[in-house]
Amino acid sequence: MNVEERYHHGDLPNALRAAAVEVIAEKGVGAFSLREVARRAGVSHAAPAHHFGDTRGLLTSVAIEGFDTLLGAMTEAQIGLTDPEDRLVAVGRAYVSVGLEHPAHCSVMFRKDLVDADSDAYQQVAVSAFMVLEDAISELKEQRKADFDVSDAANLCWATMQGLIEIREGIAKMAWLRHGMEVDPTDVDGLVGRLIRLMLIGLLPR
Amino acid sequence: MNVEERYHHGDLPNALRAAAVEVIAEKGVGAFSLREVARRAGVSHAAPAHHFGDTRGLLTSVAIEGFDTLLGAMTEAQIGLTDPEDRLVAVGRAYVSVGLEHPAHCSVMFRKDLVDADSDAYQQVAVSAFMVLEDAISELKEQRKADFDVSDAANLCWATMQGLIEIREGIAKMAWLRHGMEVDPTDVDGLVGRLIRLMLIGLLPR
DNA sequence: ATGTCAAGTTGACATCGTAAAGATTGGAGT
DNA sequence: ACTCCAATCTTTACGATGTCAACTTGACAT
Repeated sequence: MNVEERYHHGDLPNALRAAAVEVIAEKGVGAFSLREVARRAGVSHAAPAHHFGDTRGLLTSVAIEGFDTLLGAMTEAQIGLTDPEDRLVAVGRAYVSVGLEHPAHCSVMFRKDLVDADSDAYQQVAVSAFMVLEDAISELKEQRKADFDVSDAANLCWATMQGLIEIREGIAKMAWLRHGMEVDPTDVDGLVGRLIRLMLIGLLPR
Repeated sequence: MNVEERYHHGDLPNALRAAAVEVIAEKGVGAFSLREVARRAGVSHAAPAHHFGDTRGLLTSVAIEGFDTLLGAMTEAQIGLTDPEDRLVAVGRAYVSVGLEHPAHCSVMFRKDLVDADSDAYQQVAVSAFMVLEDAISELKEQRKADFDVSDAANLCWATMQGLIEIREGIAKMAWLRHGMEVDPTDVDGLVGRLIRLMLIGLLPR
């Protein structure tokens, strides 16, 4: 019997989550609809509610998946790197890369109006991801004997990366509007690397 | 004759925009609905379409209003300040302050899925606001004879501030989850000031 | 076989955006 | 003063959406 004909789907939650990501990636989170998702998964319009409760439940699940891959990418990016500065840059690049490779997830992760950010699962994975960044910064601080507040610095980096993801197209367009020059929207590594090092070194000369 | 009974409202566009901001502020942009806005303005559910075309039109109008007050606040914040560093910090504070005092506007300004970011009016005011920041940074660079790319630095600052606004509650909550300490969510000046100076000075010791 | 429970379906309802057509008004031209 | 027009707002209507309640199907333990 074909999967699409079975009454019991087998792994509907994952199928629904995947369909949701697909829809968001194609039409944006604004055009997202539970019924559309159900249609793509080949189930009835009310099936999603059984597994996720409501729209918010499904989107929360997507957000958690996003934090999970973010956590994985940031952790993995540090492998083999010993210099704390390199590690921090790698973490930053990983963050933004995830944001750009998984825009659907990313467009939902911080949307407290769409997601249940108070749920334990959400908080747990979000904090885990944040701690990776904080650890990288903490190591940098110790090795360089710098004196800044680790929390502040982590917040600074996190906010910067998140903002970068959010206004990236805006940045490219602004550059074009102001200076008539094209910015390669795929050259994220270049931009992010420069910005992170700029943040490390500071804007003021010594 | 009472305003609410008149067939011709007199200034419906502004009334609708105000109602829209009210709704978003109360229930979030997710729960926003044209009909609700019309209800609050005391007009029929189809009235908004006449002035704004559709949902996107009304929200674009809100976003433009947001950029406008942002532009004003950033410009005004610099008055009387001569030291470029102070000016930059002031601009940054102004940005985040606007974001926190007008969360409704801010939650819409960069939402390209909800807003017509290609419209001339939008681009014009957005670029104007960005240039205020860029100018402040440019002056700082010249005075201090620093060497960094002004565009990069402006992007860095813009992204940071935007990210800060977006994940602010997240930051407070994370601090609480990780270290069990409360962060005063109203102490934005403190946080932003610290972060901007941190960005100026850099994370690495000299 | 039987009971039980999770997984999906079906049908219904209120709400939404928006398109089309009708009603109301103010004002410009004569 | 009168007409007529264009802008403003209302009414009506349609398809789509989220969610609820009642129902059916299937699997599994006893």
